[in-house]
Amino acid sequence: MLTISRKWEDSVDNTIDRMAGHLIRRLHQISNAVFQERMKQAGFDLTSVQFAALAAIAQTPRIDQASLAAQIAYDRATIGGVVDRLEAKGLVTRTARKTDRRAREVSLTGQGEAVLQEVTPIIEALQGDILGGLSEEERKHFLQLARKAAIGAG
Amino acid sequence: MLTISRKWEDSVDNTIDRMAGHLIRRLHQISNAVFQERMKQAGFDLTSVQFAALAAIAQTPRIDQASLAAQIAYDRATIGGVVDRLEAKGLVTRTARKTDRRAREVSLTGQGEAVLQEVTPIIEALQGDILGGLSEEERKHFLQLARKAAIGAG
DNA sequence: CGCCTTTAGTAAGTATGCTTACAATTGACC
DNA sequence: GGTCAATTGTAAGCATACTTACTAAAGGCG
Repeated sequence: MLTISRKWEDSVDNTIDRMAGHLIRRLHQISNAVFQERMKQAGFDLTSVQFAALAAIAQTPRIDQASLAAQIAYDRATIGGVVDRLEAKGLVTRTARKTDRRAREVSLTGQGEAVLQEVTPIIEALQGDILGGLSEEERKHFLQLARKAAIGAG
Repeated sequence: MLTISRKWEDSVDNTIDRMAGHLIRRLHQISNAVFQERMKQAGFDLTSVQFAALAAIAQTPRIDQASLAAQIAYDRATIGGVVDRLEAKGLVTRTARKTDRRAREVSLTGQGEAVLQEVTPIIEALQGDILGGLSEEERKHFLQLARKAAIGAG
């Protein structure tokens, strides 16, 4: 088990911790760790990427993989693997689109919908823990800045 | 080539973009994309992780892999692979520690030091581009909050 | 209808990142 | 000195994430 420390004493180094990229990487690491821990606790076998995919598919039923990739900002190759695993778990199905045989439409199965329903409140609840070191006010501000930096919407 | 859009029109979805984890993942993605692009431009074959490792080794010469992993917040298995590749590129060497034959000390080679010297200013310069959507003031604030959230130092 | 460009999905390759498990050592304690 | 717990690195396995290259199919155009 990788335990992630947040104590500044562990990073006397000020060269690396000044780097935006390094800080962001650690936030990503913490984010995933929190997600995995909560999912495991709740008895689900689902990664954060798989959840994002499920949510996107629920929002746009029969979405093709390329659009799905664009929606959650992945490349086509990665999404292919993610959908593979979701399909193997019985959470989604793939069907060739009739009007375009290149495209494969992805849809939630009943089980997929059920899992998404059960898991969503857990994810909502864990959002705060990802930024555990911040106050409510700081969290809001951070998210605002992050949103602006990531997708250009302030 | 994965092109990452920052236009809010591309993310009409407000379910996913509200999620801290998702925003952080996209920032991480942007960060790595900027890093890779700049490195390639400058003719270096170095990932952000490899740079972090080089910098940490430079700061603590003859560091063992477990300490190196702790320093930059990775697990031992991952660092093993990173050091493998740095060694294959001739940037670092590994020697068994005399006082503890389990530990393997990692040191920069001359080439490793040279590369680190050349690359460091490039990385310093690209820090701002990672948060390209933010003003100078916002960047500072973001980094402050990120540092507090990630390592507990405000 | 043929030609050409574009697009969707996959395959192969590389690099993170994590977990669990294991061999080799080390150190602490009796 | 011997036993046992802890530690170092690695191996194996899984899941991202990206690139380039390929096949199949669609669409525009003469």
